[in-house]
Amino acid sequence: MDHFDYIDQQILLQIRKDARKPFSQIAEELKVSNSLVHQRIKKLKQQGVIKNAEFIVNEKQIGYRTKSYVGIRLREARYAEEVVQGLEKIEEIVECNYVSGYYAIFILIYAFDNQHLRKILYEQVHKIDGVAGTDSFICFDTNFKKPISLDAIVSKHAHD
Amino acid sequence: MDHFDYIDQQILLQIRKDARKPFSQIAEELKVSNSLVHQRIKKLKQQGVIKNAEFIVNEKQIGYRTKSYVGIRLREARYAEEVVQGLEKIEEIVECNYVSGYYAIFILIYAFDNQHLRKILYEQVHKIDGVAGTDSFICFDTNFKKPISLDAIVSKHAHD
DNA sequence: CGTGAAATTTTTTGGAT
DNA sequence: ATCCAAAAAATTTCACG
Repeated sequence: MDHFDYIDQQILLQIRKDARKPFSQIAEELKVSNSLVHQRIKKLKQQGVIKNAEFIVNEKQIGYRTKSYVGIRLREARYAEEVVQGLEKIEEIVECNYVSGYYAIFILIYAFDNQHLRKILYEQVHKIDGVAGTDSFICFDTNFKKPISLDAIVSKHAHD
Repeated sequence: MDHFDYIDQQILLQIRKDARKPFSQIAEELKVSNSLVHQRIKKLKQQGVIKNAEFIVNEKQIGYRTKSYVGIRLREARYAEEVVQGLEKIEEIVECNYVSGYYAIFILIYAFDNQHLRKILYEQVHKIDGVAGTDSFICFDTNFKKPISLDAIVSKHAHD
């Protein structure tokens, strides 16, 4: 990524918080033309800095009251790929990562309640061939969730 | 949440994937008027089903190549609140949860690289009063990331 | 690299069915 | 509860500095 200046940063700070904020309004605040905002956003897309825009769904509001991270241990490391394939079919699992440390795979699950979570684990996850066991880290509460800082990437190019 | 019908579901499926997709286009596909789409989205907002729209930032593209989940153990449980306050000040930590199980707190960190991660843990997290220790689950790869299913919430209201 | 203004498209509102 | 159509606003393009 090159040429990430103050304007880019300010635009990005705005649109990652509110993807539907009018470009014209951002332009006004930054005291630049709206075509410039338009061009910069286009550039950020082309560079792959931003992907799509998403409406954020409140999972609790639609009934998913149990959020849980789950660490998965494998019987043998070589089962990893087929286990991931099995996990992908379970719709309550919304994220899946290969990780370092005690677990081979780390997933995020949304379930209606704790019993539903238990059912998903016992009746689906544990039955996938290669899964040795799971440990659940049920989220009692999410204290905060915030976007990553952009400060470290802007100044590096200030002299361009 | 009440009255979540097929139209609501289809709209939600679309806008959570692409928050900037023209409502008029969604309307056309669903063969309803654009004012109806407009009204339904307004309703979904009022109900709290959807929050804001966000442009999704590619963290790798802006230099954050190390993603890691980190479990935090406390010296004593009662330190929880002040530890969270300390964690919130660290800008690389983007999410923080109270969890069940072996750890008290579970966080998500984005760092430039593994050394940067180590530095954040050793020089910042471990120095917060009340933190007994941490275990890192560095993500080698994110296999998938997908939105939660909406099927379970739509049919319940089909007869309204 | 940046702007201003025109052309196009979308959002939003309010009355009608 | 949904639609149509007008009004308001935003996006997008492009010639020019």
